[in-house]
Amino acid sequence: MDIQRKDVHNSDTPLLCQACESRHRGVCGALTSEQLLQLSKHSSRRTVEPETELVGESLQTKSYSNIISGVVKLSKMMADGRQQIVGLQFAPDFLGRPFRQENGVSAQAATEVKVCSFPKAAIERMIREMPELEHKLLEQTLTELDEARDWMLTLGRKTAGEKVASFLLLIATHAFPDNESDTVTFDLPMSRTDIADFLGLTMETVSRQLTKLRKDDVIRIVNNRHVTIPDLTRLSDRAGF
Amino acid sequence: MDIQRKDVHNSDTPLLCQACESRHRGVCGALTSEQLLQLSKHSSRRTVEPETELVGESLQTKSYSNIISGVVKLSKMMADGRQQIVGLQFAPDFLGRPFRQENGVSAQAATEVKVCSFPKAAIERMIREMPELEHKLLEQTLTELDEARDWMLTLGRKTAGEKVASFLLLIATHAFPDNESDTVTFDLPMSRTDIADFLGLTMETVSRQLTKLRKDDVIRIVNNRHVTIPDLTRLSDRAGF
DNA sequence: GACAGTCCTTGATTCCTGTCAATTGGCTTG
DNA sequence: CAAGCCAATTGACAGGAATCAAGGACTGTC
Repeated sequence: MDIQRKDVHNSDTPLLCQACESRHRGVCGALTSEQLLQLSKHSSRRTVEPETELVGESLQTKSYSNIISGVVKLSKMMADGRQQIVGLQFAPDFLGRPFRQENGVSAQAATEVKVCSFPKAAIERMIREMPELEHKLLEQTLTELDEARDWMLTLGRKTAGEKVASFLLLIATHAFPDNESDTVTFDLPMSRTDIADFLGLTMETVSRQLTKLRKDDVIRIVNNRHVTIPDLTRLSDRAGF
Repeated sequence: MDIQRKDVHNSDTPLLCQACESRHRGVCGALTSEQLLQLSKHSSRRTVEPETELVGESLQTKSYSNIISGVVKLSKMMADGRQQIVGLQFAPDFLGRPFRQENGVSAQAATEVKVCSFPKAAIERMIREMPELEHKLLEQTLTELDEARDWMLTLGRKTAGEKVASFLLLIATHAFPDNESDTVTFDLPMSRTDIADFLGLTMETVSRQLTKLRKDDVIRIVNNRHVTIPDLTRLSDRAGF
């Protein structure tokens, strides 16, 4: 199968990658046309349903992925079943823990998710050969670490009300990173139970706090999932900033 | 000033680095003798008192450091004064947030701390020139991310008793990474208030939980700081594993 | 359009942790 | 050794979130 094509602007870039929404923003942005071509020979795109397990907790993975669209939740579970979502990943994030077999977290699709997967060996070889790729990975990892630490403050020191507001703010800013206006509308990418597991609360408490925000007209909710935030500043106040 | 010396085994390694406890384990392990020499010309070692501010929250830092000995706490604070410690760093960790002016966390010495500091520009130039250095940084950052996510589970889903046990376990394993026996003795690197800020609790609750562990003979405490753990397995059970 | 199934909301109550306050204990200083 | 100081412990009480338990809303199926 030859997915290469001659093109005035992208003479050697694989077709698959030319059409890729994450082509420039993600780690692939560090690769040359030639490298993309080589990688694309072993890569495969697929679309998965919500709740699909993308990375197992201890099971060693044989591939890495780039998120093309959708939201992926990273979670940890205790022996007795208590669960904590430790991170959300959006396009064009890189999925997988380089240089280690086990990583102690499992990754599941929160929404419908499109990913582009590469064999583990191919990526690890390219990392060794391409300092630029490793640099991109370091940048993303540092950003994830910053976000994890922000969330630790939320988990450790905020009230239930502030936590729920913080979550809505997180989704609002990540779903529309370049939103200009103060009003935002979006669909929540996950259930009340998932939100609770992300905030270290129970489903009931999340529901009560959402109701409170709705009654105070900080948010509007239709169909449990569709949310409108009329004034981001007011939501931000509720989040403890 | 010439700190270079001829030596049969380390012909060109700077004296300062030859005696460095973190020479091989930390990021410096990625450097050649020549590079160490170049870096050592601009590096300086110093010892600071507990509570010394090493990195300001928003203040841009002009230098990076390696921790030679001691414990550094990374913390975030809310506008109203609520505080959360988001990480502890031990030797030979690298201190500082590359590629960004602000990092949103402040770093303070928890114990007496020895650091080796380098000018920001020198390190950033060497990172660009030395893929090995960047690789070491990525490895450390990935480890810190793993640890941050472990702690998120602790903050979000564990009870006060489990949190305090988890903290003791963390210190016990990091203070003596290669401890063989089941019994450990060490000094707590921080106050009850700091422990509370790390666990998302109050000082009083930490104190009560320590008393409970002491009464159950899971730990022994002398002088508020000196702790003995007779059986790590039993402590581990208390931590929720 | 009735039914089941799932997810979410709401209510009543319990319990853990926070808050406020007093006391103890260890360490330093004179 | 007493005084003073700061950190830690302990106690009494209050409050916020968890738990337990119903009830409601939306979706899809037959």
